[in-house]
Amino acid sequence: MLAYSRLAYKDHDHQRCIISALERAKVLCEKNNARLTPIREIVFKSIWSSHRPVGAYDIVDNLGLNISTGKRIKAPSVYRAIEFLIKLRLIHRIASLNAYIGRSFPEKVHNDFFLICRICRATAECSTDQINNIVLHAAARNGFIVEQEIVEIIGLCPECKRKNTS
Amino acid sequence: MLAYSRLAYKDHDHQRCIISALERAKVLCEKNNARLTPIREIVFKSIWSSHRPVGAYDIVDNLGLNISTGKRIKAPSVYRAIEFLIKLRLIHRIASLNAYIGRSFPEKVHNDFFLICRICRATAECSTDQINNIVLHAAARNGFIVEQEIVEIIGLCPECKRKNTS
DNA sequence: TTTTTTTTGTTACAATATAACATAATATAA
DNA sequence: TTATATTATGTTATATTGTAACAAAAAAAA
Repeated sequence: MLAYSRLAYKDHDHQRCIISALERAKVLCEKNNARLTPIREIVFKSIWSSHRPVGAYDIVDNLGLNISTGKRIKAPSVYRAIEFLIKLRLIHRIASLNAYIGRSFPEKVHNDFFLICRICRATAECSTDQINNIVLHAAARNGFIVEQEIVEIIGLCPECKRKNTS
Repeated sequence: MLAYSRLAYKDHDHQRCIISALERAKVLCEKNNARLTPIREIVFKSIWSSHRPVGAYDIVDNLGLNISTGKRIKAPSVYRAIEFLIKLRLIHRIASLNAYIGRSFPEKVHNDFFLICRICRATAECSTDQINNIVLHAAARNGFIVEQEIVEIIGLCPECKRKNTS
């Protein structure tokens, strides 16, 4: 079975994506006794501002000033928030881009992969256990214990394909 | 069908790995009218010095001095050699580690994945088109054109597993 | 040879990420 | 509630990875 976050490549009301992601985040934090502090929340929203992976320093730049202190939020604070969100599986690090993207299926465990457009960077998340099965099979043959799967597919999204062939 | 570079986790005569990798590299360069210059060759050998991914600056440090000029080979030269070797598919970049590893199946096209030990970094290359098929299927449904597949599996190799359970 | 192309040298710097320590805020125990 | 412990954030400095830009050298092609 394959699930998709299809919206990535389509026009849609992205506010709804953000709102529902934030809702899921709050529930998940509650469940894990984790605190979604103001900084963590704005970092999360900043990452969810599009369906494209966002760099840590883009977040630093976008974040502006801390609401309470009025001072600029610096890299370590952003990286800490990112670490927190990754641990809760709310966001995902795209290793090939050194960037971060919101996860659509935070409940599921290491069965997702990403279709990343080389040109516009629009990224769709896919969730399947088929890849997991193959990997586990190969790993077993090697006596290898799988802990984490990084699957990033680079290519052309429908929109950029259209533009580049017309 | 699944192929493995099984040696990664086993004791073996690694000199033979290096020699045969270099042999393949020379053949492939010849075939592509590409020049395996002295720098490119030592970078290649440096990467093949183990079955672990090697960082670019590790290479810089290991390389020492240029044979002809007697001066230190610097980062840009190493990165250029890396770029050359990747283009020829002789080595592979492990995105999650910012490191590079020799490829065992340079002829095959984007159907390989890596089992990387979290502790000792020993890395086995696996070659299969099964993952490719799943990815292509998911991509097709999304109207996405696949160009490159990054599949990195992190976990525990047999040796480190043994050490950590005894 | 002369010209063109490819490769390497060199300097400087951009981009990404973290260490280390201080302070503040929150939760827990007394 | 107050004291203590834990967690989160601020701040400075720096480590790590990767590239831009231009000069020089080497190799290939004309």
